[in-house]
Amino acid sequence: MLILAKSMTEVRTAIWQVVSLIPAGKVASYRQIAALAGLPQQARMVGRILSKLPKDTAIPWHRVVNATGGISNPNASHQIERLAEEGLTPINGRINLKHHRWQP
DNA sequence: TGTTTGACGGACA
DNA sequence: CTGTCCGCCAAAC
Repeated sequence: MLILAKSMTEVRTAIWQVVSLIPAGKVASYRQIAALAGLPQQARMVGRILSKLPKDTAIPWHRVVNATGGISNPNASHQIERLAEEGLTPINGRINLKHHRWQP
């Protein structure tokens, strides 16, 4: 009998660590982060955790986009600005995942 | 305690 | 392409 239950603190930490691995100039989807953090089918959890990040965090949350390459963050303009600094420019509101997706 | 919501995503019409 | 439906689950209400 496996005990899979993880505290929110552990889940949060796992997600933070995975997001921190995304290199500049690359992006990952919420689903991708969830899977790498050991939380399959729980992309929403990733979004929830990121939404609670402190404003001054060093975690590159801006490199996380939705499955279509679009920006889900309510404050999209800020995120797009950060991405632009890394050479990522959304076309028609979305990043080309075909070319910019982070592949560990 | 029951219901709704949300930085999601895939299947389907 | 748009819109609907369902699974997911902590937090807010």
